Amino acid sequence: MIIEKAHFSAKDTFECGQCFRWEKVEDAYVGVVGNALLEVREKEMGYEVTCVAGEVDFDLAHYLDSEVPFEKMKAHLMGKDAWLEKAVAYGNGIRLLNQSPFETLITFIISSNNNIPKIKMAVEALSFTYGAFLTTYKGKDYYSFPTPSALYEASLEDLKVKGMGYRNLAIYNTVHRLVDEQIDLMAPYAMAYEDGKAFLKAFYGVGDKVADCVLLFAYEKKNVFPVDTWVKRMLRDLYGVEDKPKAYQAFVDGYFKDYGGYAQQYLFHYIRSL
DNA sequence: TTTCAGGTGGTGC
DNA sequence: GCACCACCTGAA
Repeated sequence: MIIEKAHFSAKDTFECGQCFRWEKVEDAYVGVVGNALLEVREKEMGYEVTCVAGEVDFDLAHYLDSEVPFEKMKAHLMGKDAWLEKAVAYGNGIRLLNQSPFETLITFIISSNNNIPKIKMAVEALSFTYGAFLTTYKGKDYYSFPTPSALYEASLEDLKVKGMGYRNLAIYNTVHRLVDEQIDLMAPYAMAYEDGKAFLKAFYGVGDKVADCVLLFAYEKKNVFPVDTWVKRMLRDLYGVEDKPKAYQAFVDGYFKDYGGYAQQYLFHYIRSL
C-alpha cells in the first residue's frame, strides 16, 4: 500500500504521542499493529506500507485514518487563529490512528503520571511476557500486544516489576473486570461521548484524560480534546484560559468543537517543539 | 539529594 | 466542586 505524502508523514504520526509501539529502525518506521509487524518507508511517490510478518486482519487504510477530508479540515482549523495556522503547518502529516480499544485502554492507564520512554518500555515488557511472538526483524524480537485473557494471568507483583509500578492495581483490576464480568469493549463505539466516557471512567485508574485519549485514539470520537498538563499550559499561554479545571473544559468545548481531536494533536505536537 | 514527568483517587473543606 | 497530596521510578 502506498500513502500519498500530501497529508501523511510517518514521523509526525508515530512520534506525536498517540501510540507506543512504533519506532524508527534505520530509515523506516516499524510497529506492531494487531497480529502484524508493519513497516512504513518513505519513497519518492509516497510512503510504502508493508507487512513484514504476521497477518493484516484489519482495515489498514482505516487504521491510518485515511477517510478524513484533510483539505477541508486543515482549511477550517488554519482559519481559526494564528497558532493553529502554525501548528497545522508544522504537524501537517499527523494522522489520528484508529487503534485497538483494549491496547489503547491499557497503554493509556500506564501513561498516567508517566513519560513516553517508560511507557514504551512497560508496553514492550507486557508484550514480551504475555503477547504472542511474531518474528525477529533486524535483530529484534517482536510480540503482539497481549489479549485480555493472556494478561489475566499476570500477577500484581509481576505487573509492578515489569514497569507498571503503582499502576499495576489499575491494570489488574481492569483486566480482571473485563474477563470476569465479560465486559464488551466494542460497546463505546456506538455510544455518545458522555456515555463512552462514563463507561471508561468506571475502570479504576481511568480519569478524564485517559478516558478522552481512549475515546479519541480507539473509539474514533474525533472531536474529543484530551487535556493534560502540556495542553493546559498551552491553553493558558496561547489562549489565556484561566487556570481552573472547569475553565479548560468550557473553552475547549466552545472553541475546538469541530475537528477537536486533530486540533489538539496539531497544537500539542507544535508546542512541544518550541 | 531534590524535583519532575503527557494523572488518578482519596480526603477534607 | 475544588485544592492538596501520595504514588513506582528514573533521569537531570
